[in-house]
Amino acid sequence: MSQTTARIRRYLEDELGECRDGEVEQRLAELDTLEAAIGESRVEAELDVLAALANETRYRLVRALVAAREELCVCELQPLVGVSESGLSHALSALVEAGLIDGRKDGRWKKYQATNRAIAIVTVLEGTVGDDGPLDGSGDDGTSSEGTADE
Amino acid sequence: MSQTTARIRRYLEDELGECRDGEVEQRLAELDTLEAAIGESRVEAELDVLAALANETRYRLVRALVAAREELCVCELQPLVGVSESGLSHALSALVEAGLIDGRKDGRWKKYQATNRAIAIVTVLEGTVGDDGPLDGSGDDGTSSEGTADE
DNA sequence: GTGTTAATTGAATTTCTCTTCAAGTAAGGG
DNA sequence: CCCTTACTTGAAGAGAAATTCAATTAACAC
Repeated sequence: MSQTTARIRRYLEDELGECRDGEVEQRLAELDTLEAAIGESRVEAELDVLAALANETRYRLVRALVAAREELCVCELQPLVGVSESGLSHALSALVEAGLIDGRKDGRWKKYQATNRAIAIVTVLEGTVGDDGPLDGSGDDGTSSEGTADE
Repeated sequence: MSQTTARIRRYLEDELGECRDGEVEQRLAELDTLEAAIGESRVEAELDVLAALANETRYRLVRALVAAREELCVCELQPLVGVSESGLSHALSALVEAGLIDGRKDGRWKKYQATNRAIAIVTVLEGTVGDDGPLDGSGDDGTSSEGTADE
């Protein structure tokens, strides 16, 4: 049994009082359940999505595509981000991989649009961040009213 | 006028047909609106939250605290992650900074709990990812043409 | 066919991030 | 008081990621 578990045991005895040892064991079982409930592969998949979003270039692209509510050409996305043409392509590729946008070729142009997944996540972020979050800066433009999840 | 804009202009002429030049200008204005609607400071704040979540250690902590629906002691969180005591502390600190968890000292123990922000984001991620996501055990990225269009 | 435009891919560098080690603080216990 | 426990902080090395340059593919115009 790990050293960590020993500390938890002390904590539980401290918290629950020394009334009963059975409660400590029960609580330890609860914590095990909690750990198991998380689900390995699911966490990995969610982390892939988060990693794809956690970058200024990529997040701006997703934000724009969600706001646009329609597919946009790569050349239309270019001015929204501060990277090279190649950097833009890399970013779009990562977003497709994460299931946040879809791409479609149309002649010499390529068009991308946000997936429902992207819409849902951006909507929640717009809603929760800035609501009670640390809002520094001058942002007060009410753009957030835009974020309906479906239509 | 940037080179990028020239390409967009060609694209719009191509798409809209050469029916009218006025439409091209109108569309360019729309794209400017889209760009402005994003809001600098808001994007930064949202990126901070995403960056805090986009790490296995931190995301597992948030997941666990959301699932627990109550405050947990640091010692209870330790076995859930695969890092040192110090690494755990760094992770918790970053999550507090991002407004995803709250910390409270109770005697010699310190307890953390998920914020509403964390609950909302995790809930959406659970809902959108894994719905159509590739859930395999060991697979890495599975370049499979992930069914982007969910239902 | 050749040439141009739109976009992607791969490799390399730079930059940033995560984790750990070592030391430090705060709260109890003897 | 000293000592232990619980947790935090700071610095540094290892590792990963983001962007760019150069080369490539794909579609269209001529």
